[in-house]
Amino acid sequence: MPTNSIREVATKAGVSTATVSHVINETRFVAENTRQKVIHAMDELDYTPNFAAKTLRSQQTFTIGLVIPDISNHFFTSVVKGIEQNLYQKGYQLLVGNTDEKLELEIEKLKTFQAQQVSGIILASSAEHYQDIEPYLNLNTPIVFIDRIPDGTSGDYISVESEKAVYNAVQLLIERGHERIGMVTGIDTLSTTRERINGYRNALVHSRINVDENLIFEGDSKFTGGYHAAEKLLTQPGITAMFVANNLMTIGACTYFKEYQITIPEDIAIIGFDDYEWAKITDPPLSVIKQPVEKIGEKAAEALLHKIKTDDSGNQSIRLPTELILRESC
Amino acid sequence: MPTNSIREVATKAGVSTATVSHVINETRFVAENTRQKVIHAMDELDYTPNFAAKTLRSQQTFTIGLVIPDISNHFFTSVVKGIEQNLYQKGYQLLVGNTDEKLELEIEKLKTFQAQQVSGIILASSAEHYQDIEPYLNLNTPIVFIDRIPDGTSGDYISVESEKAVYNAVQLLIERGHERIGMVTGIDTLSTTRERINGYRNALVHSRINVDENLIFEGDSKFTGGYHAAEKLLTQPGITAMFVANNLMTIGACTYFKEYQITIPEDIAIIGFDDYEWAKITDPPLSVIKQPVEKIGEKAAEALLHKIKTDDSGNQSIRLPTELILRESC
DNA sequence: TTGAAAGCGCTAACAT
DNA sequence: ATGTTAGCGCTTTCAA
Repeated sequence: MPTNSIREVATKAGVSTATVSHVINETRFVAENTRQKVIHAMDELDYTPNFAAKTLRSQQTFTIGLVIPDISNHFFTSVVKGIEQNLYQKGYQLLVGNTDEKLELEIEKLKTFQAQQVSGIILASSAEHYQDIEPYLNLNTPIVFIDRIPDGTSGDYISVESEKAVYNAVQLLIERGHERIGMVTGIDTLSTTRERINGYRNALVHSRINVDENLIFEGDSKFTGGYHAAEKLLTQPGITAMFVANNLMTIGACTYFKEYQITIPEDIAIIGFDDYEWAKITDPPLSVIKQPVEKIGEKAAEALLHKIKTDDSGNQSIRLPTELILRESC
Repeated sequence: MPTNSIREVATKAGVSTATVSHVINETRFVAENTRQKVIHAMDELDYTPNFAAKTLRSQQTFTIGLVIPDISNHFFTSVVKGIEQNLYQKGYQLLVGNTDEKLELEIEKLKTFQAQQVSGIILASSAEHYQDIEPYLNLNTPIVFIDRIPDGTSGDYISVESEKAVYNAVQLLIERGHERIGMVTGIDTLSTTRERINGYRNALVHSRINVDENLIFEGDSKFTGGYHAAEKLLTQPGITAMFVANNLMTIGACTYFKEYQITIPEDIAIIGFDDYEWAKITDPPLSVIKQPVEKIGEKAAEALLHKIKTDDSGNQSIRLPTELILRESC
């Protein structure tokens, strides 16, 4: 590619570089006639603006950094899809960083992104407290949190009404006659975990059911966590139902039950978190709490872009509603 | 952030900007004494190099562009995970672009990435022929193809032995007594589709079974494609088994069967493509061809980095082996 | 062993 | 309605 510069275009079109720049960016009036000449010249030369030069000059990278714990988790990738779509339309690029749920990696990637002067950051943090990451946050890089909101977070966030969601799910289990209901939570330092446990407790309390701490089991948010939690929980006498707080752990738990021929929902009823296409073809089809995944991404992108453009520090935080989808596992 | 430049550092350290630059990049000898002064000055000023300037001047971004058709498809995200890990370790960033399987979007993103002067590109193309995208490929931007390899591709690629994989799967179906075996393919312009169909045909031919074109159905690589293909295929007399050429379509097909109470494998046996955790808890657990997903990503990253560094145009192409995992759907 | 300075390609203030 | 030009922060050639 004969990497042409704006200068070549200008020469070819018989105008100044300023005019070319203004045609490209629509940043001041250019006579239609001249405009056409410039456009033609750009076409001829197959011109593409040099991004680095543009960035250097304008101090704007038009790049967003996305930091998430697990890029192979369908929940996050669905969110990413929503983000990418929205961002691309508006001329922004997406830089992606995986943290594998490790705070140190999260911090590293946050640093790198900021050194690159990203226009903004979208973060699903593994930090328990906002102070854990605060020192690494450049105050003039806009940031929006998604899914997890570290304790004490002052910025914007896009999340979901998880407490309410779990409350309703457990409530339903109770209505269907269950009293000894197990709970498999995610990593215990995450805000989402706290919220979901609260929903669980409140539902129980509301129905005057005793909260038995032995029924609450901390998984690691992954497949094995769900698997082992299921194993443990089954040793609890009288347990007839369980709520599992994320998608991977739900699969883990179901796998355990399948292996030991424990039938759902007869032996144990289950409600999981996150809905996917495959949830309809499991044995039995899974009842789940569905999050508006792509919407979370879109809203996050919108909120971030808003912050970037208006420099308005007003709070854009949203809690999106979830949906309880009843199939045959409870 | 008091965006300091190399000039401030130089002044503070009492040296020239050249020296500072050389200290940072270790690109020529600097007396230890001087070096310390510079390092100290950088610390004091909390200096971070300006990425855009560096890029503009050196024409190197240390950024890799990844272009994939569907970032919410678990196959691709598992690959991405492998890529990201590998790249970060070596100091590269990852820019992600989704194409939604649309060639025009693919081209657009390819252009944008190149305009940003990415150091290299990893591409899962939707193009049928290499010529479709060739005009948009900057010859001095190293590129490696993954998964799909457009017809006539001259560059490096990392893929799997899909023809052989499908051959073996269909072979197995035949051994188990099936003769009328349906095939649900992906989008017909994709190389992966052609390879998989070839594997299917060859297996049939090898066992002297007539290839009935009515048994080959083109899906769209998505859920609905599998769903409708299942519907159509079932109208074919005597059909007792089917092979489905990707993960989303497998779910679609199974969903159809479940809805119409067609039991697997009694009424129809199934083998799908791609293995996931949830494949064990479907009804029945799915027999599938498993691809080494993260490995594809790692190899792609390695191959690309090799090309970038050595500028060696030698071919790094690899076909990774797959594994046939037998569960209860066939 | 180090410095001076040109210039990467672009934007935008200032001119006209 | 358009042109001139300084300069963004860095790397690197040439010179000392």
